[in-house]
Amino acid sequence: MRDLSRASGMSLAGLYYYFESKERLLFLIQKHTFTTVVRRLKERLDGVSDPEQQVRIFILNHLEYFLANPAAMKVLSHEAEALKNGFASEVAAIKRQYYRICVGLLDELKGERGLQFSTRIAVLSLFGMMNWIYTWHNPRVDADAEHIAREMGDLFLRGVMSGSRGRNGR
Amino acid sequence: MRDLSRASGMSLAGLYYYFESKERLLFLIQKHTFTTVVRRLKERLDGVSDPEQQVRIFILNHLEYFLANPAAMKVLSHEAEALKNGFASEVAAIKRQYYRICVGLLDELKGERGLQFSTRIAVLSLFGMMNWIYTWHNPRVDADAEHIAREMGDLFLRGVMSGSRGRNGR
DNA sequence: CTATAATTCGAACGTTCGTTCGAATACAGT
DNA sequence: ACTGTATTCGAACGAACGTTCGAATTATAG
Repeated sequence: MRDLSRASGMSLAGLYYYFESKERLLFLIQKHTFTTVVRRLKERLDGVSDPEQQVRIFILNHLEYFLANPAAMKVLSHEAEALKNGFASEVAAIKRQYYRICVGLLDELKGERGLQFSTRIAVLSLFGMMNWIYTWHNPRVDADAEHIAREMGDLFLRGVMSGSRGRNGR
Repeated sequence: MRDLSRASGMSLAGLYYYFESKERLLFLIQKHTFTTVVRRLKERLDGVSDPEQQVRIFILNHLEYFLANPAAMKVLSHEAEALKNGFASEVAAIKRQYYRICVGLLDELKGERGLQFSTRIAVLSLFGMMNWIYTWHNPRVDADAEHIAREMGDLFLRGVMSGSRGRNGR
């Protein structure tokens, strides 16, 4: 809170006039971020019907926001479990909605092309690839969101699709 | 430190008799973990020459350790940047070595099969898939390390290999 | 049994943290 | 100008944290 006070130019007590507690401020950051990401995703998905294209949009939307707001992303990744019951469940609901959208897209893809793979592990692997980026991306060295999204999209989609008969029946 | 004192049964001051500071203790945890993972990996890689098999071993080795020591993994992921210069660089060296091993395996695979993809992004995506697991894996619901390693290995290797002419030349 | 070293701990120190309080200041409508 | 409301802040409080100190206890060796 003292860091935020210094960075914003408002006194410490002033911050508490607007945000009743540190936890509530963290909650608002998390809520705002996830809500924004989901809203933008829905806008971009509207009108696109090809599941592969939809997954590519999902990845691009996610990475664009992550790379444009690296500080917020560090907060979200680090303080993911820092909220108490009331706040935690509201944020968890938005996250679950986001997760479900991705599951939906992959299940569509699976159905359309007769693929076989564990949707849960595929989705969570994809989230891992995308979220881990906050630990290594350096804007002075690495490509922009669009480029990385294409590369991760290639990697993930080929991984999930190739062969049209996955090896996961075991 | 007070949590560790309570959990270990030794007094707070007693802890400081063995570990001169909290930072040094964190350093020792990080160093021990990464050293152990690298040592086991090298043992398992010894004698295997097929690059695809080697990558599968890399993934299995990583996930087995991660899922067997979830608490240590949470520490490593959360406090990755918490060490000051002296300690940080020694840990960074081990991590770099580990990263380089993975780069080496993928470059071998790439050479052997004439593939085209960005090794850096592939490796970091793989690390993302594997490391993110600490946020979602539930031993009562999810499969064991071997199963998940096979599934992630399928996903990643097909993603990297399929077609033998990647689309990344652009 | 004694003397030296190793181990353990209760109690405290100084700092940082989240938060609150009361007073000061800016602003609004009358 | 006056009154009430909204905003801002310096100063402090209590709790938690990393760390240290000196004394007490236990182990080791001659």
